[in-house]
Amino acid sequence: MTDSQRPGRAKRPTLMDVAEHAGVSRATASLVVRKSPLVSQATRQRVEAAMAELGYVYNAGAARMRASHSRTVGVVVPNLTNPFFAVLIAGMESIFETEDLAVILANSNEDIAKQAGFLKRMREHAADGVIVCPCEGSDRRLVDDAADWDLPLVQALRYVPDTLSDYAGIDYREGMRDATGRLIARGHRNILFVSGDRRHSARSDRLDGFAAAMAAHGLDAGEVVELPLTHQAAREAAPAIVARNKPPSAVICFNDVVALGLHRGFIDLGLRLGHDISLTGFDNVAEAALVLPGLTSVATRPFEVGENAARLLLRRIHAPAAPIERAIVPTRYVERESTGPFSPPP
Amino acid sequence: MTDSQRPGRAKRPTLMDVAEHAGVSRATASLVVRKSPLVSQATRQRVEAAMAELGYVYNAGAARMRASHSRTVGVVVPNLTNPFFAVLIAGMESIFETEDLAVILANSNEDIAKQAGFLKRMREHAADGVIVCPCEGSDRRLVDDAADWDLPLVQALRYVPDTLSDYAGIDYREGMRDATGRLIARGHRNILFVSGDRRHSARSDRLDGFAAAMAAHGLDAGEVVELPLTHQAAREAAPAIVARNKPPSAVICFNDVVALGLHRGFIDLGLRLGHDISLTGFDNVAEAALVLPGLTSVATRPFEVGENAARLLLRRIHAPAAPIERAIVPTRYVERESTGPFSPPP
DNA sequence: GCATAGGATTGGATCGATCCAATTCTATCG
DNA sequence: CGATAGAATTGGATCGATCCAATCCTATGC
Repeated sequence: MTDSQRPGRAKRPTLMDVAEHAGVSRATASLVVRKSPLVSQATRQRVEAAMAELGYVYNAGAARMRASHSRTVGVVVPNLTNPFFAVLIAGMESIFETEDLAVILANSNEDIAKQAGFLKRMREHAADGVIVCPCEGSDRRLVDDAADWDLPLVQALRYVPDTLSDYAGIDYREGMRDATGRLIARGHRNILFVSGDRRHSARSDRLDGFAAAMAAHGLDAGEVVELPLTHQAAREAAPAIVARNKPPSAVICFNDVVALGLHRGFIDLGLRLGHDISLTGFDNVAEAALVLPGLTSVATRPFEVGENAARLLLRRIHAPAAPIERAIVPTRYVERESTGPFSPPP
Repeated sequence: MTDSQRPGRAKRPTLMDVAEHAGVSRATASLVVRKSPLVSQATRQRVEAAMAELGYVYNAGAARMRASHSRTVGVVVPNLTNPFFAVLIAGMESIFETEDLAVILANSNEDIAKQAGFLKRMREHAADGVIVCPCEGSDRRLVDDAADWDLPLVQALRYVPDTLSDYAGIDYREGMRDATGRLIARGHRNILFVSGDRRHSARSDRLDGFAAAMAAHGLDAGEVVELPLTHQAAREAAPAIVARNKPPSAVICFNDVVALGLHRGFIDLGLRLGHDISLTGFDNVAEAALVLPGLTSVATRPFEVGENAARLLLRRIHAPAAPIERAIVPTRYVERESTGPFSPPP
């Protein structure tokens, strides 16, 4: 037997070993690791010393078996490579970390079967709850199943329409309504909405806001252009947009990825942004301030949404019967040069 | 007792229930869930039918207690809000997902105490292994402890110097050497390196590459400017850089965040990039192609690094005594207008 | 027709914590 | 000084799977 096989590897000490070493019972030692107020100061110190001395490591798996909770939560997002979701997760993590909860992360890749598979896995691991940003095509079963399973669930950033669950999101509708209204106030009448090609609430909410602003001024929301959410696709779509039979005087985008792509695409065509055509993005990513001319955008705060989602989940875990809550973060309009003065035409 | 209390909530069925329902023993049912080849086709089908009928959910916690593995891996990164790490994680996740492994994610925030805390938590949850991108200030204890604990560990993107562990990274040194060499070939002699303010191997490797290229041509690497890694800080640092008593004819940056900030900063000063001053970034983020003039950069492939790290960890878990392996992904130089022709001066 | 190989199946012990009801140990009060 | 409330502690049962050694089948060979 070689050393690398480590046949007689010393086993990890158990709570029983700790208890023996400290001269107390298993049960008392257990109370200490759970930070119960029932043990006396002196005993607590003795047990903690024993744990340190033996190099004791808590066995969460064993605990979970008897206890009703697992100190684990699940997070499912549809696209990890999108920095927006990364920040969202960072926000959640910042809350869960302080609660000593382990975060199990999964990437559904906008695939409903994968999403379902992850929820199954979370159940197998007995997650205390899950935060889900529902992938495209999710239906009520997502929420209904979780309820059947007694699995606390919070939707974040997107929601399945007409479902009852806690929700942490962004006021997309109002953000888009406001931004559109400002374009109208500058005299724009022919405004084009350029959207992503994924169908979910974050898209329809924005579209609603856009349509509401247009309708409020008796304008036609017209048709919507759909593009894959990449800089490249947007940049390449610019010529077709200015070649429309009624070319828009302003373009408002689903997000800054699209807007930055168009930004470059319009410049490639020799257009002066803010003069020949106005452009508004959404999200206010860092690059919006860097490009020239600066890109007007609607600032959202994904980190905060993540924090909210985490807090809602913690609340739900501790009070399963509490009333449904929605935490909606407002947006902030950030004006830059890409939306110039524009003289009202008619 | 209200309904919301659900006092007599039906318990989840156990493997025992499944076995009874299928008319086999616990042990056999266990073999079925583990997809063991030892059970006959007929029995397997009977058991699977029973599981479906009862709505059986595997209890990973109970399994982990007896078994030596937990089907769980840990991932620790220093900064989740950095899109670069998000893509790295997406790469890992894509591999672990196919293996049905749950990924526990943690954000150390470049804080060594937090990093240590997470490793402790991973041990408590009996992770089968961990991938760590060591935070600033990590020392050999990270690797040594993991070895003491028999915890398979892979370092990713950064490494603690002189440690023995599997490693998945990027050839920062060669990427930077190459990019610097190309500036020199264009006639630049006075090249400034602008770095981030975090000390880790990803920084020193790049710096090494830069210094090596300079030395190879008998040039002075000079002093290095250090900045916080934000667009804002870089943009604001531009004036000081051109006001140096020996202003550089070219600037090469730690990454594209710094480079894009300087890009705008130099333009604010009325400099023509690629003529008055050349600028090279690192990472080739999407925006490098969008700004005007385009930013020359060195493309890295974080998704692939993530995949590599995951594969290395899987290998290590299955073969703890296998020889140490390093998977280094090469970089690719992407030239754009920010590094113009430049006429060799002397 | 019997021995036997090997595939399929099984019961009992076990992992390491928590839960719970019962017990012991103070300290205070009349 | 005995009663007693409340704090601190404890042993036994238990959670739901896996491991392991033993047993049960069945088909095959001689």
